[in-house]
Amino acid sequence: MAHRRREYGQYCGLAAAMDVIGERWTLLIVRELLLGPRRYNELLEDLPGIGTNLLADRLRTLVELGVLRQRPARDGGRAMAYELTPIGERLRGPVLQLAGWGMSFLGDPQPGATMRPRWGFLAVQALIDPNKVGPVDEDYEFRVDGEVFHVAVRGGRAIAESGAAVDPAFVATTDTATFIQIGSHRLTPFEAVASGRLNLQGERDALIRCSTALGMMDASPAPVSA
Amino acid sequence: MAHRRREYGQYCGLAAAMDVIGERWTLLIVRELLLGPRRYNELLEDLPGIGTNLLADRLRTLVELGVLRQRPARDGGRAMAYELTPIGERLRGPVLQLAGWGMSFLGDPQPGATMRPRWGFLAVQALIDPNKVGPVDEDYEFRVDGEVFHVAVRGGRAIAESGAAVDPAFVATTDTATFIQIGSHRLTPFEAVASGRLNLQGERDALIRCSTALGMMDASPAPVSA
DNA sequence: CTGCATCCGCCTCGATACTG
DNA sequence: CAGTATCGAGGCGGATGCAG
Repeated sequence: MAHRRREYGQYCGLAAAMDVIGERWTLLIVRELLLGPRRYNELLEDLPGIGTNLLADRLRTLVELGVLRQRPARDGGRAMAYELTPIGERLRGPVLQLAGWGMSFLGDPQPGATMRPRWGFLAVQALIDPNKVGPVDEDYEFRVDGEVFHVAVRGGRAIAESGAAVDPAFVATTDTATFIQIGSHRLTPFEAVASGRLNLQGERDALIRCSTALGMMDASPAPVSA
Repeated sequence: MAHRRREYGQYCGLAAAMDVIGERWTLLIVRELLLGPRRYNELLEDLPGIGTNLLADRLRTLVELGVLRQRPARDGGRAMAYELTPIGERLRGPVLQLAGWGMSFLGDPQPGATMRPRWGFLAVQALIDPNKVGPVDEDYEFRVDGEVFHVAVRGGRAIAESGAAVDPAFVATTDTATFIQIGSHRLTPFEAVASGRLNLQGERDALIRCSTALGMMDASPAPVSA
């Protein structure tokens, strides 16, 4: 059964947004769909602890509100996948900004915590500072625990895409934990290389340009103490 | 009593953010504090329906996590006010983006809905598109249901501030509902003026520059049907 | 097997009453 | 004014059932 959503009753953009995506798990569902269409059971796998009824309820509500829609899954068959509508896609900016903010609160990985390479991909998108992207045309490839994605810089704009780059200026290979720790400024790329957790192959200058675009060359803001 | 917060247990920036500001009412508290320090009872007044125990609990948690802090209230006395820490202040971007997204979902004001001029102020901040701010130096003043604030454009950057402008290029006077409806593209400034709900006084060119900066000159994206 | 719906115990929420 | 204590209602999480 669909439940009646609790609403704030305020004539305000933020309150309206929270009425739509403010419930528990909702924004994490959007996060997964920002990486492409996803089937019900895949989402269930991506979000340990959600409970099948809640996922079904959230998906139904988001479809009703026009944030998501269903379409035939790519792998053929009669299976359906959920994907973002244009309205849902417009959540990319807010979600990435929130992710960037939240990375300050990431401590060391806890034993029980789930970790996925997918989230490293999102972390890269969140870290890209459009104002710091240089006027070059080149690609940077990342291999995180077996998943591959890249950042393509074209005409001063950087876009993160899944899959390998065609002719990457460098290739960075690492694991999810190290990757996210670098993104959250808890670890410098230098330290990660020194400890053998990060492998870099390619042009040195491109590495510096990429680090700058990702905000890794600033004086590191002290991580938040929990 | 402080309650034990439910957490997602995912090593991901967004999940970490939601662990901090994902509970009900939390982001609306941040919204109020984005407009300056605020006392306990003021927040209670700003957020009808929150319940005093929840507010106390949220404030305590946010202070513990370093998002808020307490300081002596401006009006003297031994009263305390809550304000954002630098970490909390970094939520401005994400919150404004979410507010901009949520405005698409605002229908006509419902009878029971609360409306505050403060939120119109936030709507303006959310609407400013840095890429569309012209290379001029001028101020635009807004008077919404008695509250006054202005947008200051300096060197291609626009900043929204409370209070009157020194020498505004134009002054817009309206009510909260009209203001937010314009911001959510449910009403054009032209229609609002024609129906007498919006009064504009000042330079015509500045008006166009301001409308452009606030994204009012685009083809209006159709409002979302609920 | 996928894609949910149902049931149940617990915890969060919201409202009211109370205190320094 | 600034919270704390209490309690009913309901959202949440986990287990299980079930149809296509």
